[in-house]
Amino acid sequence: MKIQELADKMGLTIHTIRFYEKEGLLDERHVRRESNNYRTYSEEAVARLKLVKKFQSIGCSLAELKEVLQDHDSNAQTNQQIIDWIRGKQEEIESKKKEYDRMLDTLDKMLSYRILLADDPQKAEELLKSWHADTSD
Amino acid sequence: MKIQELADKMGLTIHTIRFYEKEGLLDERHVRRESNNYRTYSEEAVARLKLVKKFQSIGCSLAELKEVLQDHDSNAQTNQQIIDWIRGKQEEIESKKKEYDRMLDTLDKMLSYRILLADDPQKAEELLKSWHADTSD
DNA sequence: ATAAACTATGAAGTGAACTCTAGGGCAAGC
DNA sequence: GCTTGCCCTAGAGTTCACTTCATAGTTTAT
Repeated sequence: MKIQELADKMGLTIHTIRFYEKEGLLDERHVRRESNNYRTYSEEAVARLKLVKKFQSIGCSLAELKEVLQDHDSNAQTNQQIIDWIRGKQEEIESKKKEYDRMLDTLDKMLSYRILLADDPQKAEELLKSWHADTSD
Repeated sequence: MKIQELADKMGLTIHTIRFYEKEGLLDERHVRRESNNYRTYSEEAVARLKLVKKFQSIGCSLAELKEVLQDHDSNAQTNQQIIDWIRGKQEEIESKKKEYDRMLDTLDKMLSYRILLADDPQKAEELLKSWHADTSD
């Protein structure tokens, strides 16, 4: 698979793919060179890029991913570190989910304020004040 | 309250607070000037910054926040837009929560692979291959 | 055989959100 | 009255994750 084909398949630009390679997110398993110096990508590249996108979507930096997305080429010392990282991420995600729930509460409040504002500004004001009273973060 | 005090209270730097002001996230309700030109912050500034942090933590840009974090100073036309924005955000958060659940699955898989790798590399290999077999994103 | 469409490189540019520096003004303690 | 530690502004620098540019080699279609 050549670079444009991979880019289309993944919804990335060829620039981004080359950038990821430069950043060390792709290696021999994913990309090789033909005699004309063109890059050829394996199916593993597709899987790798999917994983990159997935981790990225939950807020991992490329640097962080680079550390962790090593399957075969890792040695025993780093394995424990990666296990620790995974456990840390799991906790991080759990607490993010909780934060999201609190955010949904906040948005609900904002929504009822906004809706009330549309047809009864005075009552909306009172509502707003009643929230200012509580000292929640 | 002077800027350093607010910064300490909020866990921000004074630079960040001034930056937010420049970006239009704070107004007369939150910050005023003393005769010596020093900024003085009200309690509303604290509430506002908490809200900024909250929205920011779920991935809102400062530009987006600027649009939305207007309580009193907004007019009727924009009210409906803000209601729409809130509804959009709510959906966004729901789908993010689902993405997080899928992520937790992925991390679980990675974790069992890593743990197995520590004491039975061959079995770990098999596990890895069994996942490559499925074509989930 | 020549143009269009692909590939390559290295380096510069972009936008978001800070972060820091330079150069200066005020304020409190000794 | 001098040092120390806040405060001010304007603007430059940083990091991340791209994105674009300039230049050039390769492949494919007509």
